[in-house]
Amino acid sequence: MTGVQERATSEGTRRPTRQRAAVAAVLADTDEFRSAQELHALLREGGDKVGLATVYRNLQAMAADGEIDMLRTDEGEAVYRACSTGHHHHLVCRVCGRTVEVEGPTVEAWATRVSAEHGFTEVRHTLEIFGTCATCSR
Amino acid sequence: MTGVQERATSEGTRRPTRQRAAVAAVLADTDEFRSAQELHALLREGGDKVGLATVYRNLQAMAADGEIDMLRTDEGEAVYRACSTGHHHHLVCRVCGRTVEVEGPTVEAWATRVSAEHGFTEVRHTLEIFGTCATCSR
DNA sequence: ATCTCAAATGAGAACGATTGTCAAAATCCT
DNA sequence: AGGATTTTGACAATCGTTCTCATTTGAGAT
Ligand SMILES: [Zn+2]
Ligand SMILES: [Zn+2]
Ligand SMILES: [Zn+2]
Ligand SMILES: [Zn+2]
Repeated sequence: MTGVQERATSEGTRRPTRQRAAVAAVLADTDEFRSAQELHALLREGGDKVGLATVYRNLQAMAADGEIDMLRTDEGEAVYRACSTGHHHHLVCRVCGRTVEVEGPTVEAWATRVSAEHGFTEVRHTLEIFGTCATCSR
Repeated sequence: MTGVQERATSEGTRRPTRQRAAVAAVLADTDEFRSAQELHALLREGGDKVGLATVYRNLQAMAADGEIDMLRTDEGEAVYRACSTGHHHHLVCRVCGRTVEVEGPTVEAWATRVSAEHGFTEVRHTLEIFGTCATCSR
């Protein structure tokens, strides 16, 4: 689950603010992964005044709390998205950005087994699939 | 295979240079993933004078040609390593950096199936497992 | 409502990895 | 050797992200 989500650490210690709500709201409105800067721009368009640094801070906090998912593009840029709860992975269309959340006992088991075989503990994994969705490939 | 390796595109069109050889050599000497900057530093220590930009260019070219593997750390930094050929994944110790190459028909099949089920084509995937190796966990 | 204090914010500077520029050097081909 | 083409290197420029710190805000006590 590394990189894609984190365990809910110190959760309740967070203060509700207008900015945080705005970030959560814009995330709830989009179903594609978005970068911090893109989200910041969307907020401005929507009339919400939120500092860029604040957007970064909130996204990171939310991701750390497992409220949203974060993954890195091929270029290394962090992108965020509101996701269903629980451990899962993503099937992302590299053309339009459409994302499907996928889950698989198969891979989870495989990852666990392989790690154990090599004596690794406290393992987390990242697994993302990129391709062309049906719509875009037509 | 996205992010971890790329198809061998235009290969033979590359000119052999001292710098390229030096980069390849230092990579062959290390068995852990290293960033471009680290490799550049290692080259200097070894007495090889190679420009930083050149190190970046060569690493990217080699990765694009599938000669070496590249993956991104949690912080988004690109790290490279000379790897065995063929499609595989990595089990990386987040403490000492020790890396084990793992392979699995299981995940490959799963990824293919899941992609197909959702109508995705031209799929590539990234899968890295991070944990604590036996040595470091003792 | 007022007071207090720690947490959160914002504006902008600072950072660090990566990329771009362009003239000089190396390689290839004849 | 001579000219065309690629590669290199020093350094400027990008760009995403983080840091700084003065100011604002939320939550709890009074
Ligand atoms: Zn698409
Ligand atoms: Zn998983
Ligand atoms: Zn280790
Ligand atoms: Zn694979």
